Amino acid sequence: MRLLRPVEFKRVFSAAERYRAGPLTLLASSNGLEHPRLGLAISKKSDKRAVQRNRIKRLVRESFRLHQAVIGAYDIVVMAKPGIATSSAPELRKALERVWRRMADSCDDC
RNA sequence: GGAGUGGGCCAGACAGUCGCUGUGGGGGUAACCCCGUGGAGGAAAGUCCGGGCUCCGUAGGGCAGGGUGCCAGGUAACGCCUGGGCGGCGUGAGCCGACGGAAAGUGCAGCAGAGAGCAGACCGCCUAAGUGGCUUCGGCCACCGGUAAGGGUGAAAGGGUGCGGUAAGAGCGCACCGCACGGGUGGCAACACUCCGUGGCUAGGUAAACCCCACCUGGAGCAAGACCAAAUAGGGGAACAUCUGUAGCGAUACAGGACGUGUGGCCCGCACGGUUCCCGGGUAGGUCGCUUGAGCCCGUGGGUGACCACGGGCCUAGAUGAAUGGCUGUCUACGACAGAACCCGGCUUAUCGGCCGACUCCCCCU
Repeated sequence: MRLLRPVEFKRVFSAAERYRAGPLTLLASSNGLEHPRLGLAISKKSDKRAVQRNRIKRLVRESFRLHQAVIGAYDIVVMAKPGIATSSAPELRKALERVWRRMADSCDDC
C-alpha cells in the first residue's frame, strides 16, 4: 500500500521515528491499520537527474514489497540525501533490510 | 592499406521467474482474482524559437516595445530546412559566416605616431628668389618655402603598377588594373560579366552603438480550461412550529403579538438560537481535457532539393506521489548520455560502442 495524499504525508512528518539506512532516511509512524504503507519523497536535492531518482524509488519500492509482511503497521516516508546516486543497488538493499528488521522488532502490536 | 569529409540507422539480445500499469474479455455484492494484449528517447533534456489547443482581451488604424535581416523556394509557421549568390578557410571531398543601410543624422576609437578624417612635414627629398651667418668666393648652412616618391609609427596613413612629367614631387597627364555612377547582357532575384560611356578617385572603421529601411508581432498558459461534488461553517429564500384569543368534541381554521438564552440591577442595545425544503457560490476529493495526429509505414508520380500529390496499409505509452523494474542464466564481455507529463515542427546541448552505403586525398600492387 502506498501513501498518496498530502495530509497523510503531513501526519508522518509531524510525528515519526527516524531510521537511517545509509544515504536514505526513513520516517515511520504507526497507522493503526493491518499493514504498512509506503510514501516516497525523493527530491531534486538528492539528485537532479530524473533517471537516478527513478532508480532509487524503484529500488525502495521493490525492497518494501518483498518485506512488507514482516514490517509492522507503520506509515513510512523514505527520503534521500544528496549524493545517493553513488551508492550501488546491493548496498542500499542491505541497508533497507536491516531497517525493516529493526522496525519489526520495535513494533508493539505484532 | 592509411588519413579524412558528409549522410542514414541501431541504442544490448534471448529465456525463466517475481512485480507495476493502460486496455479487451471472464468471474465476484465488493475488495479483488484469472486469461489475452500494449507500455519512454534520439535526444524524452535545456525551454531558445514557431504552431495547434484553451481562457482573457479586441470596431478599425497608428505609435511605442519586441523580433527577424543576401536572394528564391519549402512549410500550418519559424530565428528552421533546401537550392543559389557573396566573403573566408582547406591540396580536396567539404566546412564556416546576425551577410540590409556608414554620400540622413548623432556618437565612439586605448597605445604608438609629426599627423586618425574638411589630413599630416619627425627623418628624408627639393629650392637658394628673400632675410641672416660662414666662406678657400666654387659654394655651404639656418629661417622662410615646396613636396606625400622613400624611411619610421600603427589594426588602419586617404587607390596600385609603369611611363611621362617636375627643382623635388603629386591622378598633374597617359596606359593597364581596381573603384564609383549610368547603360547593356545573363538571371525570377541576390548577383555576375565588363562589349560601352562618364568621373581623376571622392565616399576610412564601428549599426550583437544610438539610428534608418523592410517585414513579422495582443496577453497568459493543461496548475490552460470544462464538469461533478461531500463533511463543516456560512449566504439567499419559502413553509411550518413555538405564544395568546375566537370558533369547533376534535383534526384544524382565522386573527393578533413576537419569543428564548447570554451580557446588564432594569430598559434600550448587542450576540447567539428551532424543524423541514429549495436556490446559488465553493473547499477536500473526483471526472474530462489525454492522445487519431500538420501521425507512421510501403508504393507510384512530380521536383536539382527541402518537399508535395495520389493509392494502399497500420493504430504505436497515457501515468497523476506519478507505471516500463528486480533477480538468475546464456551470448565472439558489457554499454554512454539519459526518464514521456497537452500535442506537434525545429534549434541547441549531452553521449559508450557499432552497422550501412557515398565522396576526397596520399601510398602500394596489378
